[in-house]
Amino acid sequence: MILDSETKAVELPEDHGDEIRLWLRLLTCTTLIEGEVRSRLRERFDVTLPRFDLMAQLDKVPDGMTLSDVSKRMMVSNGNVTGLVERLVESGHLDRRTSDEDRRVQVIRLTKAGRAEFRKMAAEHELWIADIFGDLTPKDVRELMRLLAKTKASAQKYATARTA
Amino acid sequence: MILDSETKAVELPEDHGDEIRLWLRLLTCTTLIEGEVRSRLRERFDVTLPRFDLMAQLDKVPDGMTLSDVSKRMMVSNGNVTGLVERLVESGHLDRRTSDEDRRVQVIRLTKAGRAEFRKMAAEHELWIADIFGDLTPKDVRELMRLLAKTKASAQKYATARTA
DNA sequence: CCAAATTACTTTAAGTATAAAATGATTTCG
DNA sequence: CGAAATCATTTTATACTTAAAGTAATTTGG
Repeated sequence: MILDSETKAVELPEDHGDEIRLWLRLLTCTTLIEGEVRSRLRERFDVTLPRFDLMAQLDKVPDGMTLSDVSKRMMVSNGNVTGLVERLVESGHLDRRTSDEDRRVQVIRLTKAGRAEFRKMAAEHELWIADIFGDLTPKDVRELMRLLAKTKASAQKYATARTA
Repeated sequence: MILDSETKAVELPEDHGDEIRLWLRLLTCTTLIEGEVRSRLRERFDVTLPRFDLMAQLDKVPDGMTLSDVSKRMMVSNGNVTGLVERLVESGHLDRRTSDEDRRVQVIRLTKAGRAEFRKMAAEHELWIADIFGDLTPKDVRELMRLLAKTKASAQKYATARTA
């Protein structure tokens, strides 16, 4: 405890340089990898990363998802999903229909062609990622997974502490 | 080595699930934190993250930087910086002038008001980040720094292997 | 020196992204 | 039951972002 000249408790401004540097490094890594994946997807398949990401979400489920589900999973705004889906329906990758039970809900899923296209892209994508992380040992990967899980939990706690 | 029915060497598709999961977790962490910082900046200072980031670059140097420097450091396209700078000059945060030695070059720097404004934001920003990473021990932070440095190096090697 | 290459930046077109307001459908609860 | 609240999505306005093409200034190599 530190006391100032008037003998009242004061907060010393703590140094958070390490956390800032950690955040910047985390951001740098993500930006770097994202940019790499982005240009590869464009070069090889003429597809954008957001479209690939959206298709990846849908590939995980056979019977489609609602727009809200996609929005939550991708952590992007609702309006964003609306536009993305529009273009992917237009290009024949997605199929969209209004739910029978609840007419507010739009269910989207990959078309046959869309799924085939995505699988092809995903297979290559997997190799790129493996190469990008190529210098990490299996132990490094495990450690990173653990520490990022802890980071995610910490950040989520912080985020919900505000909302709630 | 694995041989197929015609006794030719074939590549078994290796499993890169761990790397994919690592990448997705990295992305999730970044998106989560970025979103948090973004909404705080908007709420508290009515400023966008890209503007804050650009000002952060400029705060580090007293005599300004060229647009190209900013573009490289922020890892965004040239055209992107052009637009951002336009708006920040317009709002009085930035000062811009053509270099005397090389008339292609635009040097930008924070105005007095811009720097003061940024310092205020940066001080709070530092606290948010510290809180967001609050559950990590100092050892966790060190380990993450180390592993992310390794990740960054690995990704950079991969990226330049293509460009070169 | 001067044409060709490079560099710094801007512009364009298309797409991605957010926040906030609006719309329409479904639930809830008094 | 029916008004109010909630929910899913769309729309709007604005801003950010990229890739690629364009412009203008500087460097380079023959």
